[in-house]
Amino acid sequence: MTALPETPAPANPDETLRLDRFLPYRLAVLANTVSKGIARLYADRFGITIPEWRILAILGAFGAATASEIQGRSAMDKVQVSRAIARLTEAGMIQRTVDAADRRRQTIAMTAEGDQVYREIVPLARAREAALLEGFTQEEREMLDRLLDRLQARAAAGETP
Amino acid sequence: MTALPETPAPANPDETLRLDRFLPYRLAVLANTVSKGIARLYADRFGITIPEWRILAILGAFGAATASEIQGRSAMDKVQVSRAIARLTEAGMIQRTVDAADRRRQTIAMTAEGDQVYREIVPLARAREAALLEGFTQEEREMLDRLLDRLQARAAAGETP
DNA sequence: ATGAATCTGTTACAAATGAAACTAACACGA
DNA sequence: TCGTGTTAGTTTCATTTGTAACAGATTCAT
Repeated sequence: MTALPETPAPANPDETLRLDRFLPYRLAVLANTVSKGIARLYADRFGITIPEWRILAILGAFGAATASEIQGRSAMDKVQVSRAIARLTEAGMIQRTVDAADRRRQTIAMTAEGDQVYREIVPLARAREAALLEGFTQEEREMLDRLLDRLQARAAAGETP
Repeated sequence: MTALPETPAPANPDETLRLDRFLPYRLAVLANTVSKGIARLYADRFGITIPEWRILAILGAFGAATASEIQGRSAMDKVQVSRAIARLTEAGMIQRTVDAADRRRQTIAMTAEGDQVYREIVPLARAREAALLEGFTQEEREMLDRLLDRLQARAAAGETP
């Protein structure tokens, strides 16, 4: 470790910013770490991606839905949803039925195979979540819950203008 | 709103999972919301991306550094760093100097122009962070800090194996 | 020395993503 | 019943990203 040619070396904490303490950065790194782990798990065991999992999760919780309902509940845009639906259909995990009343719409429902996969994933997903929260007291979990909701609300509010 | 042809309708909360309460999902959505807003801000005003901003942030806080040091401090992989460095060099915000002692290495330092941009961005970044945390008490901020650190540690631990 | 192993950083190629254009279906007022 | 406007979902195309291969430089044990 040789001494570097001295650079401006800005030591004034008001003009500087510690990236590793910067909230947006920390959120990005955390979410990325978590997502990568989950993505690998799902890919390895079920051959699905996170957008595909999200669709199964929506269908599993709410039953059949249209693409736009899925979009609304999953924070994905319609292109992502469309592509994920295409892949899941290809994989035989969901089925599309054109809505008779409005033929632009199609109702998406899980097939028996999709339901099977869903039932296998849910416990794994829960286990992941539990592993993340291991060592957190009930109070801490509730606090985290509220803080995240508030952050989300403020982040979303900052975007609307 | 017509009644849908009834689907399995899994009401058993043990077998089901509310995606919108699922921690990994919430973290992903939150980080994404925050990052998008910031990315737009930086792109509009400075024409830089988030990876580029991260490099400026590292250089601003620590002075000159090699690519691998930046990589270590920024949670980016070496390809991301290499590309961001290339763009910043192109834009005249940083300068590379091949290390005389080890000619594989190059020391990266901000130019006056890069420093200028950095000084303009920092207050905006701080303001963003402040906006996110608006309405949070000091105790809540500290709690959030600790909870995020612990989550990050647990998420990272879950990946090493 | 010398050659295998390792390290730094870049490049090449394929896959994922995002924005905008597009198709088809519906709604609704003139 | 036409025509304009809107909506659902898909496709296209350009860009971004990730993985792996790569080139050059260094190290270090023989």
